[in-house]
Amino acid sequence: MSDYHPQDLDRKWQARWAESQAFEVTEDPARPKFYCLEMFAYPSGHAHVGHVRNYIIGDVVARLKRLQGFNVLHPFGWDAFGLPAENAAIKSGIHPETSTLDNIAHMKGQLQRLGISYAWGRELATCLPDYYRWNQWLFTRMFERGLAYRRRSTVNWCPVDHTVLANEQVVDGACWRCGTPVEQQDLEQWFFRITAYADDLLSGADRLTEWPDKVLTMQRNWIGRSEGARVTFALADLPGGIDVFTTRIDTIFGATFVLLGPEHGLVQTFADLADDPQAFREQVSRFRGQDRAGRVSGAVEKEGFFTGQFAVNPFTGERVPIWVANFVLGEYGTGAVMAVPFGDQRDFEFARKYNLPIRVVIRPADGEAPDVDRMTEAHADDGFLVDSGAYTGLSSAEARRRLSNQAEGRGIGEATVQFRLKDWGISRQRYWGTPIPMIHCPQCGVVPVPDDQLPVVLPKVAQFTGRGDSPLASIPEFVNVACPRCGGAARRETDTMDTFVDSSWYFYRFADAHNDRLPFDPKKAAYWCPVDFYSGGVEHAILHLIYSRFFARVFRDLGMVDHSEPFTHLLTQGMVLKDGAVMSKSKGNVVDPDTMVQKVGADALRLYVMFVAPPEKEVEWTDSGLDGSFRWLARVWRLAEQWRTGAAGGGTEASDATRPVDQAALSPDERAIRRKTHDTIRRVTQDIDVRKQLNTAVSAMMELVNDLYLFTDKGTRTPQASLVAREAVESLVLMLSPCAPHTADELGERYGPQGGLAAATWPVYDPEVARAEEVVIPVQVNGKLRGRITAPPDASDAELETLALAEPGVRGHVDGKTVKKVVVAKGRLVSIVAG
RNA sequence: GCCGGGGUGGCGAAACUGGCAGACGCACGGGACUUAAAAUCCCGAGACCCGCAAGGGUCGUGUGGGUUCGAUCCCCACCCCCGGCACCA
Repeated sequence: MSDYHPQDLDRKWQARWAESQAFEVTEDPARPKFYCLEMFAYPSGHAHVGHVRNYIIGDVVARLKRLQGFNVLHPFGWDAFGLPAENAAIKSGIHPETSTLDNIAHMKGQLQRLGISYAWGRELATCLPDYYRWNQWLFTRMFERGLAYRRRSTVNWCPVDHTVLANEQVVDGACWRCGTPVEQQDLEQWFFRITAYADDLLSGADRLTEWPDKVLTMQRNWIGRSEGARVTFALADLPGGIDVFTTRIDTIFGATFVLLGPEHGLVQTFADLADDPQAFREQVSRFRGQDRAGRVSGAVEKEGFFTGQFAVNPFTGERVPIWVANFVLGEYGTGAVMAVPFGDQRDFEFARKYNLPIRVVIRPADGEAPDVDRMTEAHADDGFLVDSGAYTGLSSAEARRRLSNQAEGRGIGEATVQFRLKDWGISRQRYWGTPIPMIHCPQCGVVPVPDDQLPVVLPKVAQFTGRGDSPLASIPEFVNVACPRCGGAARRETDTMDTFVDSSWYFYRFADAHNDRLPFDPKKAAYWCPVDFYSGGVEHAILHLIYSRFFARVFRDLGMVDHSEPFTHLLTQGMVLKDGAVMSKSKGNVVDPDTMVQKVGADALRLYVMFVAPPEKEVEWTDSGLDGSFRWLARVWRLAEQWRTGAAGGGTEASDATRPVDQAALSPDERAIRRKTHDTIRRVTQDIDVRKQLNTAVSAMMELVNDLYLFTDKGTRTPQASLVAREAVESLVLMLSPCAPHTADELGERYGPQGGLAAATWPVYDPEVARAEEVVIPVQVNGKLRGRITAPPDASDAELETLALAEPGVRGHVDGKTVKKVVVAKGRLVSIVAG
């Protein structure tokens, strides 16, 4: 019997796994596949415990599935482009490629020291040309299909990072990365037409039954579908009109004014016609500046001013004033709204403030129309139309249908669907990203780089100054190029792609990581994909996870994959806190996994992270909890070693393991241990495989170990006792192996089953053995627990009732009373009502 | 404001379909072993009350109500915490 030295086991087994390439896989149509994936990592330099929690969770699932006989793909890679490396280069002068590759090497070592079972043969890094050339290839395919396009637009600009941000990357009006308030700039940008898939992405969410509701809700809100109508209000005194989007066309008879956002195209025209164009423009630019500040602070006073122009309400024929209002958003809908102060709180407040007319147009289903003068807020509910011409008396829903049809018939509008989701701006004025494979030719316009000239390799740049435009623009050898179409002098695009492009399809690349003809072979993707189990941080609920769903649809429409949803089961793991805060280098509260591994071994760290709480939950790091996990593993070790060496008695030979256990010959204690063993197999399998509750799986194993210690203490020395203990310990070792693989592999090798765990399969639960011989059933009298009875598990209701009424503790509360009712919950409880 | 998730011992948590609340662990206390300590093994432990004791009783899952033989679980109202969205017409 030897002591538990986890560090030695870590070294031994990690070397052996690497040597045997234990986790490399190829397609095998004869076996069911399982694709287990954790979100790949940004190579920041050092992984802390918060990061590795995710990899541990995924590894437990991967290892379980492998033992269950699945052909498991469990790869890892690096989200290696991005701003921090470039910003660091500006400060330190170290090239991003150097620092990134160094960081990758270090973090890979950290993961290997945790014994995560990755197929390292498929490792990828997005900053390498053999990966990002496929970004370029895909960009070209999207360009050909009109899914990638260029337009001038007002974009979110981060003045610190010197780059454009997607709407999703603007948080509270500030850059998601550095927190600087975002500015607006007009630039020519590349966009991906994700809005073409808005409905598909929304309806697909209904079928993601194994995703957390939280994530689906966030995605649905983000897509923000709303049904309504577009209606044109003609200008009263000028040619043309104003298109508005409304979800409440049923209230159009109450539209007493029109509001333009400060970004609206007509605002300039109206300014030119105004009495004081200068003052007009100053107001507008003040509003445009306010918009940003308002988002940061959350509330800006609603204000506006009259443009001097009027429009015509297409249904009432009235002249209605046109105002500019600071709360109307330029980028949503048409950038203009019809104002119905009766039904919209914002319009109501605006009308009261500027004395604009309010007209009552809806009465509630069960009451009278309100009195305008006594209204203190807008009435937003549906009801029945009043004072609405030919539509008076209709329900809101019916009126919406008829009014939309009428508008369409008259050519002044139509029913439409509006999305909050906008096209994805992907141009970045940075160096450390995928070059956009386009060439600007004065003769031919925008021309894609032909496939046979891909990749457009990112040139080495000597200097990072952090100023000006795209760093690539300052490299003449990169910029100046012959047009692929006419051969004339042309310029390369010098922007790079948003790094979220890289992460939107890397999971397909893992299916065929070394393909040099295509991003991946569709046949290989058809075998491995979609990902069966995907885990990562909830912070990617909208960005990464919606873009990936978009790309899956693009690949689907290119005929390269046969599904729409890339991730079948999603688990969003909670963060690990230290001293109540998220771990971060700047706060100085990071827990370094290497330090912990040196102290207690990889398995104790893995086990602690699993046991401390359910995976989705945030947890607070405690050193004492880690020590507890180490102590428990040592306890398991001693238990197994005792039975192996015969110290506990029995002294079974390995060959005894194959001898079947004769259930009838066992003592009650022995039968109890067998029952516990099989019940534990059931619980652990259910908890890891189905419920993904790793903490209760560990609890179940701890219970088994506690029982085995008591059993061992009783000192039974019969051959049957050894067989039963052997079965229990072997099962335990197998169940432990996803969580604590080094310890389990070592025990497996020492103890059996034959050939160690590499040849083993996940233990199977035998319901017959696990079945209790007798059950203890609580008895309630008038809802209070008054006694317990012992009965066979299949006892009839009548038998249970008789036993219950005979139980002394129960009699004390029933005697002298009338038993009015007895409820028997079979095998669970007897409830007596007496009075 | 809207949407989602929560609130259970000193602490992390469990309770799977409405059926013994607090499994498992941390911290703590007691015992065994030891010259001693550590380690290990065993035992104890929701709160309050009665009892010398064995034991018994009452209360208890954020608050108040409801449904039910029975509620941490279902329903209604409310309080608090966390996360997301937030002038989206």
